[in-house]
Amino acid sequence: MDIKSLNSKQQEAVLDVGGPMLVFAGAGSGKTRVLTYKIAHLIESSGLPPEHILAVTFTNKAAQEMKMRIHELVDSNLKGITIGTFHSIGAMILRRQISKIGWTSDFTIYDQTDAKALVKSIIKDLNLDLKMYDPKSTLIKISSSKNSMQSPKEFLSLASNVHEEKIGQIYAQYEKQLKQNNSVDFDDLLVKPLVIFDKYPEILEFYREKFQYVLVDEYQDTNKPQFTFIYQLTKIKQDIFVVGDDDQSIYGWRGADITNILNFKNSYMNAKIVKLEQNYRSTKNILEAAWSVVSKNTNRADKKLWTDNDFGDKIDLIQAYNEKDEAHRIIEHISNIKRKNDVEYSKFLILYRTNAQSRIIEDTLIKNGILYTIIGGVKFYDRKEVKDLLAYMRFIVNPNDQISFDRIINFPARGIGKTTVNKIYDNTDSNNILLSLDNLKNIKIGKKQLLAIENFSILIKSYSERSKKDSPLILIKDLLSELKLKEYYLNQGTQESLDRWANIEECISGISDYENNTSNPTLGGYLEEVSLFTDIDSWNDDSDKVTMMTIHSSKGLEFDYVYIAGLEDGLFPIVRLFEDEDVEEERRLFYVALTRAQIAAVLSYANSRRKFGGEPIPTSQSRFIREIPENLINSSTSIKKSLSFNKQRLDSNIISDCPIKVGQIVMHKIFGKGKVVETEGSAGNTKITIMFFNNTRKKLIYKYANLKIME
DNA sequence: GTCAGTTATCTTTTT
DNA sequence: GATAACTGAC
Repeated sequence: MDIKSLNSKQQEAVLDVGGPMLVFAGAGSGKTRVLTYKIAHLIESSGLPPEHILAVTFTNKAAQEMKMRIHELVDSNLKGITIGTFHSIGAMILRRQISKIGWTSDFTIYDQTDAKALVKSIIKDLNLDLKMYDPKSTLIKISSSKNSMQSPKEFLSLASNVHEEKIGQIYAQYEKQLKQNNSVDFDDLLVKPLVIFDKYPEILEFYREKFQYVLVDEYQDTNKPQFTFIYQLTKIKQDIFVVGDDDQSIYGWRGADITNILNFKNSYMNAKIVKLEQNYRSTKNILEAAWSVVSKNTNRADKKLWTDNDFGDKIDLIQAYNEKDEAHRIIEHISNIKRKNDVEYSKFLILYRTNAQSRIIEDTLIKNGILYTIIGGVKFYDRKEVKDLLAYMRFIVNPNDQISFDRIINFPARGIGKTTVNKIYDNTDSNNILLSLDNLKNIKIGKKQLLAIENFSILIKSYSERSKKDSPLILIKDLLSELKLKEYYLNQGTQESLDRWANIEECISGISDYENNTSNPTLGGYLEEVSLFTDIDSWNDDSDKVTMMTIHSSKGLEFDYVYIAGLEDGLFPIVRLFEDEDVEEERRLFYVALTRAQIAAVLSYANSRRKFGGEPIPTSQSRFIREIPENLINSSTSIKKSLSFNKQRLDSNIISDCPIKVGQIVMHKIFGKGKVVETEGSAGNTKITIMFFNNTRKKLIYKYANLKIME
């Protein structure tokens, strides 16, 4: 291990062993190197056995990479070292310990879709209106309550109106049913280990003994349960090493608490703090632009990145007529650079704030014959056909899992509809649904249905028996042919059904991969891996493709050329009801986006954009663009070209008079009714500020807005 | 109970 | 412009 390749600050972070340390590691400052060298140093020089080390990363991919890199540094066997995400480590602990609190180790991990389905069925059971209590926002409330470690009881005691009270009841029922289903959600993976630690001090003691040195990456994005988990493990010996950058804290909406890093010393009073401020990634111009924006935030630790790298090119700004034009111009820009500098497509990254923006860019790439990969968006394991297949596996492993049972009892169709399923539920008092299927003789169910249920029960039982000895791959292949799913999809003959079958096949090859890489493969093991898996974990940058993803997914990555699309107020930064509230986090997000770039960054925005495929809505350039000093931005030909293009389009659409006056009530196709509070300018270009009755305030341009005067 | 065709709603961001 | 939810004919 060659420690001299590190700069003095990095060396300090690596060599100073024992006691709490916080490393502020700015973008591109060699954070990953410090972490891997630190772990290597702990093993090699301090003689700490790998099995006593716990390292927490943000993605599974980062965990794998870290393991590989440490391997390159040390000779000793790394077997026994624990590196993973908070969620995977939580799952690992629960598999061993959850029987203490009433689940079995075969528990199922529910993703958002499953959790939403459960919430929805509870809302229906409680006879509540699905419009007033929509499953999605209810789940968000439950989740944030869980993440602040609040029980349903505590939630209920704080409820100040009927609506909140009902949500509390839904929450209570949700927890109860999760247990009945022998299932946990993502939040439980963090919270349940803490519950166990609390109830069984000897278990906490066991893990304190096991994880003697704890290292955490991306510490700025830890939430309350994650902090508590780490604190519980380390508060006695205080051997904790955390790395992060408050300027890159972008998960506040998920409960991440930036004060965990800003006030690290409150919890670990003797903490040493090291700041890594030299950036090795980006040009001076990119860094300066990123700094000029993020330094507008008030809630941040004092520090500034610097670099020995060149100034580099100025930042290009693309102004487009609409989202289609934007996609076109971005791709044109990519082609120009590729031609000029003779670089591969894999050097390019296109970033956006929302997944919905990817489609139009995707279409344009296809039209131009450019290969691309998209990270995120509609997840592979969230597709209906894949979820259906997984539901079979889950139910085979965990016959309490009602959500999976609901998915598969009538897929493929076997004549068991809603009515029959409800009769089954009404008739049973067992949580084991498979067992309850054996006791249906006394209730009124049609002969045909009864036979179908019997066959279903036999099917599941036989696979559940086989799963104890057969390999998952053989099991699933047999199951698929028994269900005749290939015929089911291929006989439909549509492109969609062909795609669906292709996805099933991809799933099969995934199972095969899993078997080849696991020493003792089981169905349950496969399901666990899959439930904690994300797109980025399987991504590799070897192929010559343009990469696209949201800014959130891009954290920790670097590319030569980075495009940030959709820089419009309302889209990036996205603003909620009344502005400013979360602009600081949006600004950090913009900072993350810019600092991904090594050689050049390109910003783009459109003058109008369609939302949900509707009418184009006029947009205005993001405040973030204005926060960058002009001398760092290239105001080159692309703007002029774009303006003339605009003009052509607009000339054919001249409106000489604007009849809208302040105080009028107007109707907008998307936003509904609202009151005009201000007008600026004249004729077709009049900007009209409207306070809509749904509490959004919008500034619209008359000739685009298509407003109807109501009174 | 099933299936095809229609309609409502949706968009932050993810482990 | 995609997907879940609903409707009506068989």
